[in-house]
Amino acid sequence: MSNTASLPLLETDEAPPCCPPLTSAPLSVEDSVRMAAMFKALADPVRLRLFSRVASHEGGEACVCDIQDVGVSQPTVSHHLKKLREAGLLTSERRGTWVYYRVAPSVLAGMAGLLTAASR
Amino acid sequence: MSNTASLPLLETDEAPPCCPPLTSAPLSVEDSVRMAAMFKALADPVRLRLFSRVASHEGGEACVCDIQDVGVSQPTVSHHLKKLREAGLLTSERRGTWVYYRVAPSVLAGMAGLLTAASR
DNA sequence: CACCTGTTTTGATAAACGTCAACATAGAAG
DNA sequence: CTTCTATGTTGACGTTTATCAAAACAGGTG
Repeated sequence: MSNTASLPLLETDEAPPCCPPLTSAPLSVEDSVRMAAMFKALADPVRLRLFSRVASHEGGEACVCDIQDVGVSQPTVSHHLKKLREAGLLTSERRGTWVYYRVAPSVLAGMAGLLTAASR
Repeated sequence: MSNTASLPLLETDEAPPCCPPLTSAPLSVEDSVRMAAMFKALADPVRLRLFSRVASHEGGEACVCDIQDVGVSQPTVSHHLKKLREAGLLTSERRGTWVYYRVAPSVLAGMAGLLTAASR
């Protein structure tokens, strides 16, 4: 209910098969909004490092306690992880005391695909 | 002079050979700042559509007059094109009355590479 | 030169964002 | 139940951003 109803944020772990290539045709307004939201999730140094920490961690998953030394406070880390989750780039799972994050694979492939198609 | 001196924005048409892969190892602070700046350039729906218009245009280049109907005022279009230029994603060239924009290929390949490496 | 069209810059404003301190919640352990 | 650790949420604050109107700049044409 805190949503402004104009941003199609991904609520849970869902990762839609995104998106059309970049150079082939002008992007539609709808697709541009979805793609921009994904790029925006990676458009912050702290989030990029958090994502990299998770992605490069053993087994493709990491506990928050393993990656929270990125130079900002713990609430800020939690805030950024939430954003990455909402963008569909990470998924989270609580196991006992700790919460583990892992990379949502399909979305990254989609982003890479449209950028690869763009660099001919 | 309005710069806070903490953001290494690319001033002109220069496009540095960017960046290390994402999953292989935790990203350094320096690299995360550079990469975040590039993602940020694509983190806006209007900029994404402008970029797509240029990239998908015949010959890989487009006049501003060809792509300025994206739903915002013309000064705003110019502002976004400037941001894409500063991020090294587009280059501009004046030919007579019109200014033509084209895609800087190397940077996109780099971004695609680190995302592709991340989606194993 | 004056005038017109295309593009960029400037100044202002409202919204979004990153950050932290404080508080809240979840689960384990005593 | 109480306490401790791990994580998420709330509220506030300063900064950045997207946007427009207006002015400035560039180049062509009369």
